[in-house]
Amino acid sequence: MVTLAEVAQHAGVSASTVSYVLSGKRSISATTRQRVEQSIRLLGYHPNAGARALASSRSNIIALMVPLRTDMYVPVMMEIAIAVATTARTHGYDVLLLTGEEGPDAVRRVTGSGLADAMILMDVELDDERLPLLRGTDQPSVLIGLPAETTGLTCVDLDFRATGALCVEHLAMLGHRDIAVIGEAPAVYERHTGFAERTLDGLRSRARELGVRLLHRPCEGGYDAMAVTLARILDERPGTTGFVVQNESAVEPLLALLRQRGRAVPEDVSVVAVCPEQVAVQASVRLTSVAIPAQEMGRYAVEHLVAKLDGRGTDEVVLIAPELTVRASTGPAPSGRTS
Amino acid sequence: MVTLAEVAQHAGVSASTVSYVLSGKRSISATTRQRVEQSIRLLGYHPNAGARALASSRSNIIALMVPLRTDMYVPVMMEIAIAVATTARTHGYDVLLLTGEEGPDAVRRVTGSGLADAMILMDVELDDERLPLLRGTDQPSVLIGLPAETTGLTCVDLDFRATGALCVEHLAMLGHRDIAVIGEAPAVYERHTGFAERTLDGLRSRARELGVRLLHRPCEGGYDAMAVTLARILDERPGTTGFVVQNESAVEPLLALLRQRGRAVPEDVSVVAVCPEQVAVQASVRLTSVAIPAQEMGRYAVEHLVAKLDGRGTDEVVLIAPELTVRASTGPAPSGRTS
DNA sequence: ATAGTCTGTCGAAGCGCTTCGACAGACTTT
DNA sequence: AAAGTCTGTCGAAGCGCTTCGACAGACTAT
Repeated sequence: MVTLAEVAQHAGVSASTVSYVLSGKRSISATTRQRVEQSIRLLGYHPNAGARALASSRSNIIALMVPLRTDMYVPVMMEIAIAVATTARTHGYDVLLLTGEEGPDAVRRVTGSGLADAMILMDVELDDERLPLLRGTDQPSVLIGLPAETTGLTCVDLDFRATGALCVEHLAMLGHRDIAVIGEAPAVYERHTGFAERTLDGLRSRARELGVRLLHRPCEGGYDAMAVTLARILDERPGTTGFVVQNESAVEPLLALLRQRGRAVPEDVSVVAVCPEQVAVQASVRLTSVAIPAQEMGRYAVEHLVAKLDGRGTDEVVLIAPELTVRASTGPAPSGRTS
Repeated sequence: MVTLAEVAQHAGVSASTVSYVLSGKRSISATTRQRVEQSIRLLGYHPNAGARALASSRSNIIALMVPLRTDMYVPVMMEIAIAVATTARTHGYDVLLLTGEEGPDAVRRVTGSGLADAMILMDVELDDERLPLLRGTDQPSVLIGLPAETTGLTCVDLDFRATGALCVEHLAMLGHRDIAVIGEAPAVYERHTGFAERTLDGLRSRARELGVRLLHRPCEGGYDAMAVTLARILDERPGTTGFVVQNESAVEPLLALLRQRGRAVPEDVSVVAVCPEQVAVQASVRLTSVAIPAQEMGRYAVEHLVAKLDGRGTDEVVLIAPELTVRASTGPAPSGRTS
């Protein structure tokens, strides 16, 4: 392993000079800099991460806590994770992957050990156990998702309330009067994951304002669960012509089931999904959807953290405005026959 | 930040004693150990990661390189990543998330800086640029996937050749004589990703042995691409009654399209998928499938690395035997009408 | 010319831990 | 009773880097 000292000797300067060349924290003459840089290249020098972390109390690592569950939103999680990793690298940071398994202890461990300089938390619950710890440390953090109480925290998320409103609006505008919402799995609501409840809020209040009827049913993903849920919905509200689907693993099953029942999309029934773009365009009917801006959230989270670590930036809550893209799964409500 | 020295002082022992209590590398009397452990708890001490890494030249971090592309096998990748992170924690390791973006440089950086003690590489190509670097370092590594040349490397993977053979066998046994293979996206083959080619090998050679006809067509995921691919296949081989699907994002579209053409699964047509269990059971028809043992691979990779880091363990290639689970998507070939 | 200001470089201290050799004391063995 | 062996603990060195204060030399303003 090549060390700083060896580079210094090779370049005929002192160790501190090499360090300053590397960090740019003091001015160095052009000739010296070049000599040092050449030595670094020649010797194939890489600064030792541990030593650097010890001396500077900066690890240049951002911790990313992903949910342990692989049952929901997998593509979104993955996309966020990759956006985080990629963005972090462009700022000279690496990413430590933590699973939710350790829970609050992970936060303690990371902040206590100086393993990471900052944290990004995904899958935040409304009243998350980790929040008091975050507030109690001076380590910067960003939540992807919105807890109940955000004071002293930085959060990014899609504005799910507006998303819900937007979906209802779109369907209402097309004349749909009876709308069913295929929600996330019951467990997601029990856990009080913010986004699910906020979407529902948005859906409900806009539905009330616009005078459309709304039926919300949680649904596990998969074909069988969707079949049961759909049967119940059509039983209870036979006149349903609009669907809002939040659980992406229910999308394709729903389309298949509707087809099976002879209900054409979008002629008889309209479907709006809240899902990543890719899912929307790859579905068997190109879906009118509100995209979940996974990449954008990941990138924002990292950039905010970097700013904070550089002494810039403040706590704030950023809600990304939803955008509804009209594709082939929504159309005017069939005239007359709505209940 | 609480330091070792403070713990030592609090417990009335020397710093080295505390260190030995922590590492267990020398025997410590029960009473001293207890006193130290109590002080650690009381003060909320966490060893500083950087200092530890510097002094011991061990970071207790395992690097995981995931593919940058989010276009293929997302659930599998995610499942592996989570299995890796979880398993690593049980052995006292953390996981650093690297994307393929940096390519070989990432390997250089990690080994050079001592950021991680070992690496796990996913999405290995047959002739991967990173392999020479891995061979040239003494840092342990495990590949998830199989390159062309494995000497000096440790690899885990599903035995895709056997998987291909198994799928053909199952269909042949049921009387299917004309089998179509829905492969991965063309780009995957162009990249020479090992698993795709090996599966194909297994399919072809077993098909030859059993005297069944095989038609292989690469296919991008999604409904539209699948529609085109299916049309071509049925055009060329109208008597096709068996399908093997490797691209999981083609599964649901295929089922929808077959239904649409009035071909019932499994009465008229049988479908075998190579995909994670979850996808198989959640599909609109419960799929006969060979599961991709994502968790098992992730766990194995970590455990092998830990063994190597502990001075045990050797280089070897482990191919996990495929298991075909019969579900509702395969049945006897329709009698008489096969071409 | 003198004092004052930059610029570029160096030396040394120290970050918090691990680990090696030393060694005191208790306990065997002859 | 002397020599040898363990066991448990300590002190000190050192891991490779950052950073602070010092300072020589060049330059500017008076």
